[in-house]
Amino acid sequence: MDADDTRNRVLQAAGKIFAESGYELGTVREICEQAGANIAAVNYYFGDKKSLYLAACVEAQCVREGAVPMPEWPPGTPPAQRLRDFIHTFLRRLLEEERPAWHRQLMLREMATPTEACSQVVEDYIRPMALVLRGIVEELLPAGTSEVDAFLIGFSVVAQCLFYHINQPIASRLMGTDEYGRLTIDKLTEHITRFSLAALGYAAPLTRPAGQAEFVSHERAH
Amino acid sequence: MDADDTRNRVLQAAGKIFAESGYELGTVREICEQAGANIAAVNYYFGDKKSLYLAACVEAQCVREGAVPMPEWPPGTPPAQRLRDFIHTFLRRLLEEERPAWHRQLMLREMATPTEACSQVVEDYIRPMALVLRGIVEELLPAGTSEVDAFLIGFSVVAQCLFYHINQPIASRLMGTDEYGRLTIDKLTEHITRFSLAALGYAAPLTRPAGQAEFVSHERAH
DNA sequence: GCACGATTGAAACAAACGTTTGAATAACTG
DNA sequence: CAGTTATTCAAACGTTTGTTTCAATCGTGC
Repeated sequence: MDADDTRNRVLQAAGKIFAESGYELGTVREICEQAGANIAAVNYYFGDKKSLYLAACVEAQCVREGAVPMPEWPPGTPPAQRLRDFIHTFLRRLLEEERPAWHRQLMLREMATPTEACSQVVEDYIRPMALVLRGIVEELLPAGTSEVDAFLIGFSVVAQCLFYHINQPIASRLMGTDEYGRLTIDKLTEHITRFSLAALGYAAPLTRPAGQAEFVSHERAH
Repeated sequence: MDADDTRNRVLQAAGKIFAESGYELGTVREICEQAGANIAAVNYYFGDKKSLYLAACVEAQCVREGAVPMPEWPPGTPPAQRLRDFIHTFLRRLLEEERPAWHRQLMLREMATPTEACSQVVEDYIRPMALVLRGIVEELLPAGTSEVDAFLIGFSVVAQCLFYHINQPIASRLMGTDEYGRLTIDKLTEHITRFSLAALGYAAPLTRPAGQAEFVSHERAH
């Protein structure tokens, strides 16, 4: 029996069960049963339940980041385009179905109700993206924009993406399950990008036909 | 000993503890100890723990709605102004400190990680606001706007408000605790209103000085 | 004051949980 | 092959939890 195999089986089962049921309701016995391992394996390989949970969160973060990497833009890429790509990437990380599904679901749980154990993991997940977005926003804004306003604008963009991740049950209910289920990542990307760029003056407002010049030529007061 | 008093003491203690610790970690023993009641009181007054939780959620919803009522607008109030008031009210419900604090915190928990027991309570909390917002958005949009787009626009507005409710720990960390702590509900109202109205063409984009005509005269294609 | 229903309290129950223990088994190395 | 280390297992431990039980006490109405 391969040691890495047992450890990994427990970790995968743990991720799945913690993602479905959360930390408290997910039990060590259930995890080990599903992993085909003895209950003492948790103590042997991870030390205790809490450390197993942390290991699962770290695994989820690594896999998710690796599966949907942040794009690399050639120099001179307009910030509006980079914003679109950022939103698309972020939405893919948040919403894209993957097999197995637990990585995304576990990160969702951790973001919705943070545990002390994984606050650093979540921050490691979020901060690189926050830095990318910050760079984009700074290029979109005129010089002299306050730091607070820049943050608020970034939050407004991120909030729209997170909404479909965190509030999916409520949104689905308000909109109707069928209609909501037809929303695609591309559709949401287009909407959020346009809403945000319009707010910043880089796209026509949503009350104007989208066929009009979508990217408004915009001179920056440098 | 007044029966309503014991029942109410248990309910208040439960709300507080469920808000702080969640359903699983909040124990019947701790609740009864804090309420100065015997453990059998839960079965006697509420039936079981789950029903006690439901009663606490219902209480939180009623109190919260009562404390921050949705405004009533005189006929002819411009939709942009109504949107501002809506956002302000919503933010107050989400963010405004109140004593005791558990009503808001419990609704936050329920919205972040919905339980089966309270999905109807949350919907009862959200749906009236969704209807108000929908009315406002429909007046802001040109005739012929698809229902899906109207929903997405409403979600974009709501998402920005919810962000400061649900993602407060992360946002605080990215922005710095001091800076974040200085954000007021009025400041957020101004930002979210302007971002949203600019996206819809009713305000100058955020890249233009706010001093310019803040409410853009807007003719609707009716 | 009495009867009845409401309320409260202490003790107990049964189940579940994370963790530990120590022996058995398997794997590895010289 | 023997010794050592690694891994696995079943049983047990101690604690906690929601719930139940039933008697005692309290409150109310006639």
